[in-house]
Amino acid sequence: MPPAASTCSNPKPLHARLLRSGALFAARSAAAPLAAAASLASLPYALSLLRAHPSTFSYNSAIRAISRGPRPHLAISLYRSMLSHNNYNYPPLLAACARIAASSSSAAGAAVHASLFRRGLESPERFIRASLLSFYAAAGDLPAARQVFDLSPAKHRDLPLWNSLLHAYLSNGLYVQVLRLFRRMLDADEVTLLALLSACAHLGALHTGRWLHAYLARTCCIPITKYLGTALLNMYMRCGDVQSAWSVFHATRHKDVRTWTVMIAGLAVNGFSTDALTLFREMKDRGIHLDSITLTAVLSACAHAGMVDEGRRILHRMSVDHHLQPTIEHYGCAVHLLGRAGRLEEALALIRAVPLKADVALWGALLVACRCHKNVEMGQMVAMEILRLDPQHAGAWVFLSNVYAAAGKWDLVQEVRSSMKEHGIHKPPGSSVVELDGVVYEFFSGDHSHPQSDQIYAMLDEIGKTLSLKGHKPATKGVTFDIDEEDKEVCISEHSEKLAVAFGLLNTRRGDVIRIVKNLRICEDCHYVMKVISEVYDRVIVVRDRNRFHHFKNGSCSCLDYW
DNA sequence: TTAGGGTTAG
Repeated sequence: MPPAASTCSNPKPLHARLLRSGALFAARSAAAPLAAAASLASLPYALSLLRAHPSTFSYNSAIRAISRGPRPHLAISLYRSMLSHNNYNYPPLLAACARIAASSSSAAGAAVHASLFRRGLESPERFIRASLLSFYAAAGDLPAARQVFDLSPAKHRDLPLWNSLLHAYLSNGLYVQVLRLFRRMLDADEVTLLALLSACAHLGALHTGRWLHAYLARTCCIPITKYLGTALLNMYMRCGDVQSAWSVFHATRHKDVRTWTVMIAGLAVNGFSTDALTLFREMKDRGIHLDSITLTAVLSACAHAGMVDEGRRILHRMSVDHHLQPTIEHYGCAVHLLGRAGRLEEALALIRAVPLKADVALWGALLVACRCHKNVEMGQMVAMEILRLDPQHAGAWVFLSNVYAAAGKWDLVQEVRSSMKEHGIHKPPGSSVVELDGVVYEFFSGDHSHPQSDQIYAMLDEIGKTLSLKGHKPATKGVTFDIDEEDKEVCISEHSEKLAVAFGLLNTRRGDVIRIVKNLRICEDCHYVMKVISEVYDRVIVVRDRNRFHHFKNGSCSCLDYW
């Protein structure tokens, strides 16, 4: 990894130091960190420096530093400015191409691959393959990435190549495949573990995540660096195990901005917003540098807990207090914060006042708030606005359909439905996942495919009886403003998380926590039912839905019914 | 001198 060039805004003190000590002339490699720092500060300065101290290593450091910065295409220009090239230039060049491909076009990377091919390097040297594979992964072309791997002779499939493949699947959202690939690997290092932990975090696979943590503890050759510490605590947080996340946080020695940010974001999403803000204050008090993402996490903490004043203050003061301009992400959190707290007009005014182009996510946050607070009029306007920007937006279509259905305007409902069909829009089916002894069980709404299905439905009947004794009536009728909840055609009592919790009750012991990961937002009825089950069956139930965690215990939820 | 830990919203 190159030196901390990205944090060095002025390379001149380093330049002066190297000149004074004579190090710049003593070793060719001494110019490399300086070149990296200089290339981020001023390209002409970097060029003059590189011409005075030319070496592959220095050029590569500069190319890599630029590729990680805000203008990665300049890395290509720098590469072109070199008088001669060699094979060692390919990895940083391809890294730059990967960054460019992720945000705009994969043409540059494809041209590099073509040049490799022309030079007879279609089966390029070992250290180029991993970079090539990563480029295709960043470009979203997983088949091409896979081909780089498959065409490599087995003896050349080294650990970096395997790791690149893991990260290719990871960055394309194929988390289960990441864990499967690992079973075929003979070796693992820090980078492997980073990919595996991230996959577990996305899947909510706590059992596997814990196993990996134990594996790390057993394998003394992989020290728990700040990278692994951060990945570990992210995994625990995203699996709803806040206690373990705290232990890892305290045990991680060299925390950086990402470590703190993961902790703050994790606390927020698990319903511990006050702790998140306390940690944020501690971070500031300790003088730890924070960035735009940290503030996004802090604003999300405010949004999850309805801390309107605090959130508004942070948003308005961020340019003064932290020299950071609010981005669309920050405004998104603020709209969510205001809208969810019922301040719909204020949220709308904010969207209109945002100096950036309002995107679908901003309007989407407001749409969710309109649904929540049953503001039909504004909701309709917002849905139309969203559909103008993105005609494929399923949530907006479903919202309109529900509003028209509630008003009995069946001709309009029909119109919406045929428009949806025309645009090829379908809602994903609701599903819930439970992990039991390392095996993942997935349930869909109204699912009868599980071998224990009869017992599961019998259990649901039993739960239903308890609920009716408590006077509960399932919210199957009335106006529905859901945009993400599961189809109403499927009986509400057969929602996937209810099947999952029944399965959990049947197959775990008293005292075991039942952990469910759901792909959509939990609906109101399921939320209520979970609370009752946690009390009647004396169980802790942790549900991760699309937005956040719900820790159900003794009849109440950590979100305090605010979600 | 190949691979790499973090955020919102939907």
